[in-house]
Amino acid sequence: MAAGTKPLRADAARNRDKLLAAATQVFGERGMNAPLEEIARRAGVSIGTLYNHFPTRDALFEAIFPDRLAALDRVIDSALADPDPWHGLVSFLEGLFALQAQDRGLNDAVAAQWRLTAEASAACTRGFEQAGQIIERAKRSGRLRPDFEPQDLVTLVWAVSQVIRESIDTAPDTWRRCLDLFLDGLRAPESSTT
Amino acid sequence: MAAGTKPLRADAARNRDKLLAAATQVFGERGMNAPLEEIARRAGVSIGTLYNHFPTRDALFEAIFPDRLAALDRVIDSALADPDPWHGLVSFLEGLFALQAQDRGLNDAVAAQWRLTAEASAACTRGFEQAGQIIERAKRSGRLRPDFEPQDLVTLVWAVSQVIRESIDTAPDTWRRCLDLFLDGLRAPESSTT
DNA sequence: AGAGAATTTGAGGATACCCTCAAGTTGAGG
DNA sequence: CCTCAACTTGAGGGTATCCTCAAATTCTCT
Repeated sequence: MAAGTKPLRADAARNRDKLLAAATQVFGERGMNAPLEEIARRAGVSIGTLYNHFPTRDALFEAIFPDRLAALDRVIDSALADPDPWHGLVSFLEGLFALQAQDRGLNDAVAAQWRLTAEASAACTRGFEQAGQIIERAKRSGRLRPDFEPQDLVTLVWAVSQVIRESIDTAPDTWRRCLDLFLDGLRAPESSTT
Repeated sequence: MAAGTKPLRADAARNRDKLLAAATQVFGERGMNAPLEEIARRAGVSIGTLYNHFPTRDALFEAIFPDRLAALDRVIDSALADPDPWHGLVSFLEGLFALQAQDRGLNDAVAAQWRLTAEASAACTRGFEQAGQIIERAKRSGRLRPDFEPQDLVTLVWAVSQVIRESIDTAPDTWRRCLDLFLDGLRAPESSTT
């Protein structure tokens, strides 16, 4: 992509790919704090090689982040394309949480602190802005309570992420129930237009 | 309390108390995974002494648990005594979460997995049953949605505990907002009596 | 006070994970 | 095929925490 990207040697490129695949797996299974040695082991390379390619845990995590963001983008686009703004919001939330439920690493990242650098962070900001549009649209339609703020979305994400963490192994649908309860609290009280 | 409790030597009893006080502090500040050596240090005893009195982290945690439960009992009693069942439920939830917000250890315990042994666990069960009464009462009053189950309370606790964890240092009122949104989803839809 | 049991102590071994770097291996161009 | 820069390797030092145990201390009782 950028200008300064030197072409990797063939074996190095192969190892990098194996590392990305392993990281996707391991972060997905064990969350953001999974031991890096496990990732190296599963990629079939030494820990040193992992550090060659990705000097920090965050660098590795960010390298696999774009994929997740792409999935999220699809969710956002489809939500914005929904003719029914309320339904758009609902499907956005369901899509977002379904992604988190599939991926502990993403769930952790999103739950704990999107402390990501530059690029990834910018992408997050963009996603957050688009989410703001979804919210705004639903508010204008009169179906979302007017006092719902984007910050409430962050809170909701925190909340549901923990529900996912605790229940995903034993009762994987719990987060849907939680979201339903929340959504019932998000509907606008009475009338439809001002 | 029990029959087999040997009387402790004076210094041992003093140390035990200091350890309990330190544990309360440290678990409260740093959560359930706070280093035990920090507790020993703050109690002014050696790590060995800590292990003499409490062979495991859980033993120590459970030793300070009754106090929290007592506080919770007060919250529950006051909720059950409230003439307005809905208001009772609300004050129960607010009281519970306020306790969690004051104490990271309690918040962790309640959030993650109440993996406590025997006694403490039984007390939890009792508390949970009383919570069931609060729920039942609110349902019968027609103000709480009839499909709300005690399991939903667990989910709610998970959810809010994470909100507390993430926001307590920067925006300590966030959990109240979260609870408000939830509560709006918990009200019964329309009519009041069947 | 003196004896003996109860209690404390803290150095140190064990574990888990982090990260580095000197030495060895390998791919790519000549 | 040969060379050398690129890449890989994994032992090992660092940190943080856990937990143990033999020796030292302190309480209690007579």
